[in-house]
Amino acid sequence: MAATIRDVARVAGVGLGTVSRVINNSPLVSQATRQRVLDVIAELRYNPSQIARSFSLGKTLTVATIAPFFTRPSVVERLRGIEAALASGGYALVVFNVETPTRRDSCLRDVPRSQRADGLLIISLAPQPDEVLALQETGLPVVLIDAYADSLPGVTIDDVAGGALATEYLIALGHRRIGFIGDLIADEMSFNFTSSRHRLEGYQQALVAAGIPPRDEYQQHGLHGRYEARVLARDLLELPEPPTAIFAASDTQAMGVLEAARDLELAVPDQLSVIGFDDIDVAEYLGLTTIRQLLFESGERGVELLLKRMANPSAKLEREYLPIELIARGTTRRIAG
Amino acid sequence: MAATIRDVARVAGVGLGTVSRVINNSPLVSQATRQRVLDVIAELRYNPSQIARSFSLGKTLTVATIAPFFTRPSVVERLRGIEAALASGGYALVVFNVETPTRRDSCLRDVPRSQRADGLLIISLAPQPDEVLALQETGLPVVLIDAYADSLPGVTIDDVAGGALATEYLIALGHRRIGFIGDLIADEMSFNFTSSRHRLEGYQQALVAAGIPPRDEYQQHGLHGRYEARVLARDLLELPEPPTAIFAASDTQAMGVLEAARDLELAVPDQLSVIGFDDIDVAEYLGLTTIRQLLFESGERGVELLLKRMANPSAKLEREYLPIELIARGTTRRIAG
DNA sequence: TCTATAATTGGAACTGGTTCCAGTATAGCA
DNA sequence: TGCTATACTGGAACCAGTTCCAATTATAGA
Repeated sequence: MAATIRDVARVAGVGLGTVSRVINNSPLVSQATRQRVLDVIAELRYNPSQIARSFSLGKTLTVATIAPFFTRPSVVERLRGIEAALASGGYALVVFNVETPTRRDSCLRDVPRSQRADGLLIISLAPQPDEVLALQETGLPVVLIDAYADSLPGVTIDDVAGGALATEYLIALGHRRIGFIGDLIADEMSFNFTSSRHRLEGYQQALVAAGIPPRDEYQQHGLHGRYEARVLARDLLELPEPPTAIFAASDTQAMGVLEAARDLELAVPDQLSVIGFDDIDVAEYLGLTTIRQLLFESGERGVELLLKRMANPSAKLEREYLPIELIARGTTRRIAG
Repeated sequence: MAATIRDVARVAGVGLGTVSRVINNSPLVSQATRQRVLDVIAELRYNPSQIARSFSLGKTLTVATIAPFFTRPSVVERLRGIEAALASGGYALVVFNVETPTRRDSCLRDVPRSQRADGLLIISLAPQPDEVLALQETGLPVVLIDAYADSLPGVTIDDVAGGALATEYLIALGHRRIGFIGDLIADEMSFNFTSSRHRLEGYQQALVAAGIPPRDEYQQHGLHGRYEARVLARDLLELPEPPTAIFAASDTQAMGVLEAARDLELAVPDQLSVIGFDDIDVAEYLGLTTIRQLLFESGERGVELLLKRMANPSAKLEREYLPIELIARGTTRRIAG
């Protein structure tokens, strides 16, 4: 079928090694020979087989990424950073999308073992200790993005501090009754998502530090989505003593809160302050106050760490924290004490 | 290093072929032998090398996708459909993101030649005739999604009809001065995007059919983005005789139009009707009237076509048109004749 | 002109699976 | 008991590159 390196060698009247050297731009070929080989390559329309190349080299020039719900805007933006950084390094990106706990487990187990990739990035999913061991056993370099595990390198933010930052801001605006809407606890358990949980921790810490006892009924959890957050927010806002501000663990969920306010004809920010998390693209459009994290950069930095680790697997474990920043926009407002 | 099939064979005291048969669940192995081999596999923590497997089989079990601006909501949704369909077929997905014309050309040229994948999906980029030839020469099965080229199979919608549908709706609501905002013509040329151009055609046809002469100053083009659309819309709305309705070639651009209306304190839909295209996730949130296309399904169907073509490369060329639908929401309104 | 050195070149061995053919063991049957 | 069909099993050959060592040729220097 397709021409192989041997065909090229035969037609050009040179050895196998010479063709290989031409393909790889080795300087150890004379100008004349190189040209002859190149001519034959063009004539036979020869394309080196990536697979054979990978096999021979023991490298795939590919990096795998496991991402939960890769259509979530925050995940997409991280992926974009990953792709950009990989492409500039000549690596291809294989994406595994995870939308069920079963698939989470099978991806975490099988992707590293399949040796399809030279490195692995895991977004937002924290491997359990036994999974970490299994990962390490495969010898595949791994970097976590937006997730943390002992003895694995990673790029994250301090979600607890982020949750506290959002909450402190609301407190500083005079709010005392502050609600929280975060991910479903069952999802947090089965996927081992940690960010919503940590943001909740920060929320609680900030309340306690301000002398405000956290109330259980102010803390709601639901599937990560606009609609679910809308329902939860409606519940919160219909409490006998409703919160005057709501901190949503993501901008997507904050959008649900805004919808709930609209449903109940509550003016934002006059009657309700809303703060989100992530600063995704539409947040600016909506004028949503939020905590900005550097999503694109998290992907880029993750790739840098990974490439470093691939070059030197025994390098010391690096863990990087990206900065977060409060972006005050129009959905939050000071209220009379 | 890692155990190979030969190690397993040696330790288990069986032949190479037997281990291979066990791995591949061939029935031609006795129960006792199978168990012994499985034990040794577990003991040595043996993982078959995907690369070697691919090499030997001549298949990569991978499908490549070339997508422009893969963070655009519409593209993401298509990718999700692709990933879902591929995962259920046991294929992995390699994503190539294209954000410059140079990269468009290099991807279209190099990805098929690299033989990294058993099939290729191309989203929203229409290959030129010479590129089609080059693609066909590689023998790699290709399917286009949201793009059209002679002699390549594909899944698309009828963008001309979509543009007409949107425009006819505005006309039916009594609008006569209807603006259009679409992609930059230079981008259309260099990436060979066609959908915005076709939607413009439909717009013009609908106007002509209704006896309304299209006006050049009502047709604006800019980089695909909210901000750019906002600027263009402001220009349109500040014309001496501004349009009473604007059709944006995508929901993202429609969002920019809404911002422009906000900037100029024009009430939507009372003073300005706005219609978008795609029905992306936020469209519902914004109450945006739009033309819905089945993005997720386009990815799924693209994969189905591709798998069919991979199984039988000489199958007849299939081209599938997905339905479109007008979703009337709150940004459009009838005006007094 | 001869030798030492450098510049090229050829091709065997190797990567780790799959496949297929030939060989062996076992069971069934006359 | 011998013969045959069937069930397993072993391993050479193969996939298409890379690498490295040995061989060859060219060049420089004496």
